[in-house]
Amino acid sequence: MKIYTIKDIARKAGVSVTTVSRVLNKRPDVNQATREKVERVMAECRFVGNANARGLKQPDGDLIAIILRGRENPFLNSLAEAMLAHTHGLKASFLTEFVDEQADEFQAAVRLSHEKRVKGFIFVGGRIDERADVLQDMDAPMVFTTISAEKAAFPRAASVYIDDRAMGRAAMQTLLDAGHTRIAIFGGIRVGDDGFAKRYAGAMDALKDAGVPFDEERFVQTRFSMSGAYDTAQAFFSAKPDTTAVFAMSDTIAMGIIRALTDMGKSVPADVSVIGYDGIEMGKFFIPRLTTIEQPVDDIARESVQILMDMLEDNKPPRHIVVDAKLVTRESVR
Amino acid sequence: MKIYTIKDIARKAGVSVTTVSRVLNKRPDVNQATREKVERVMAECRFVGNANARGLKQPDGDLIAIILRGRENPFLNSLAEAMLAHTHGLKASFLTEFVDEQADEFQAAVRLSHEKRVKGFIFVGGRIDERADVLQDMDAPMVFTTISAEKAAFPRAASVYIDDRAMGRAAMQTLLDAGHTRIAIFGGIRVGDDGFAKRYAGAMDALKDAGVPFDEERFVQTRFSMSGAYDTAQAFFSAKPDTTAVFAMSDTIAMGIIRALTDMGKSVPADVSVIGYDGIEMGKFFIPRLTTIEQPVDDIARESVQILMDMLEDNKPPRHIVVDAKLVTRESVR
DNA sequence: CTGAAAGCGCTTACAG
DNA sequence: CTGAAAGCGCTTACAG
Repeated sequence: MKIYTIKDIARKAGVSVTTVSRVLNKRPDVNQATREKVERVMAECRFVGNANARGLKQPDGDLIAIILRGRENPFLNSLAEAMLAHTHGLKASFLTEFVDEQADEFQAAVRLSHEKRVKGFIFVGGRIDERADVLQDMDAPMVFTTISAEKAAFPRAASVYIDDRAMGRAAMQTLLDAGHTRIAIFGGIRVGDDGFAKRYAGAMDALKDAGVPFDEERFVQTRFSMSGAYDTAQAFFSAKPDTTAVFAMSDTIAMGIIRALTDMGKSVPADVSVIGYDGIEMGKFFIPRLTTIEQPVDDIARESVQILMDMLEDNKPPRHIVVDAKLVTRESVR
Repeated sequence: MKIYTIKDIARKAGVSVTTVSRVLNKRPDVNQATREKVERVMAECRFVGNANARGLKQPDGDLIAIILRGRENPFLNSLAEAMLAHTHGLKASFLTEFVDEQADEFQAAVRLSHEKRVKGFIFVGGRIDERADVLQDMDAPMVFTTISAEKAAFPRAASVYIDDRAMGRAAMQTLLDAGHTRIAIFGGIRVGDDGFAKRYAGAMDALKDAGVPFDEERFVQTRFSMSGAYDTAQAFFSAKPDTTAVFAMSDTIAMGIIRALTDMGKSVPADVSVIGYDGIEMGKFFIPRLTTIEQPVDDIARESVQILMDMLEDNKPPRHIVVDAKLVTRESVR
């Protein structure tokens, strides 16, 4: 199958490449008859422009990259998908870039800004740490989602996130209200300033208010995968079998824990209650259905895209938006 | 942040752009001292080449597209991911393209072949029907995975798949061996020549051998999502409550069915047995763990990439490879 | 080992 | 409304 270029089309249609380019880009300044002739030829040849050539000259509106670490995380994936859904009709075009779990998404951003002349970035999930220093001299606007970038030193960094401290508190409060006192927390690193640290801090707030002491050995750091949580949970419950409830910092972790408990002969929620975080689809079908903190995926996605476009096209200043999450009561807590 | 071009680097290093291009492409014919100087300048400027410009001239090894329909399907996703893992060290570069559930992956292939000069295609999942006719005059090699392309009319179409008929039979046999006779089948369209039709045919083989009649009303066509299967299952079991086992043509469907049964007060596998298909990760954690037909994801991925490269680079003829699937007995069948 | 020059397929002032 | 020409950032014969 021959691959036609704009030149071939021009020759066949008896016009100049300039004219073909014009109809290709739907510019108004082309005679109707000419336009139709060119369009006919393009259709016959099934002409599709070469994206490389176009990108070389005209950076195709603006190119925006949605970057997520790990292809496996269902919550992050649903966020990216929702963003793409809010992308139609925009003059900018979007690409989604997955980087390895162990890779550096900020390095990836720097690379993309050169390699593909990406003009704006949305980071889905993750955290801002020293690695982010490479973003210092990048003048492209960026928005961080699910974490706050308010304290970040980058001039053009915006963010959209939920109040993790309040929701961490709400999750813990749910467990407390159900009468639990020997409660474990499974999650990410609890120090620092990211969402996990805040969820932890919120949980501590609730505990403190309730006058319930926290047994430090009941904080368990785990990988954010089902199998990681499964292994960790087995070890933990062998050591601390009198634990009656768990606050899991993601639904994926919650499911791994529940599976482990089930294998150890404990029933959820009859013997142990588990509350998750994120509100992924699977949580509605898992047995038991997950009680969880549901992040407003669509709101986060919409706001992120909006803010980025505002910064990119209207040169508006970065904003930091807190969206409302909510507790969803289902079956895994009693 | 200034974006440097090869020209800037050349000027700063006091050499020609040709030389910069050479060190950029790690060609051997550059004086060591020159190479080091250029590399130093590139590092200082954090130079990264413009992919568009490169792609315009040198089609970057060959570009291969892995196309999958739907971003949500965990089985297809794991296949794509496994393919990418077999991609390192190859001279070709790969991109993965997701098309909408309702979109046409073959149109997408045609578009990609022009737009990005894609030279080879791997279709993950899906089916070959009239829509595929647009591939007729494409001379790029392509491999279809999980379905056979042996009867397809395209000269350069290869395929890698499991013996769906045999495995459909094995799934049904498992249910039969457990003593079930009132068995339902949930899946895709049962006519035609694709994997679903074959699984259905295989199930019929087993039934026939066992002398167990199949009640036509127990064939249920459903969407391949948990929520689709959930709705369908609720309706079905209200109509046919005496059904004691289900062969689900995907694990996702199986989980939707099990959730529905649970909500109807039926226990799996105590009251109803369910066998799935695919062998996705979640099946190992779901409660009950899924008994299923496990597709050899890694084998399929490796063979697919291998065959495509053989066709593309050594101009070998297309092959059609059947890989071994296996029955994995877990907890959902009794 | 190195460089000048042509060209990849497109877009976009500029001139008419 | 239309076209000739320059140029985007790179690669690659070709000549030296």
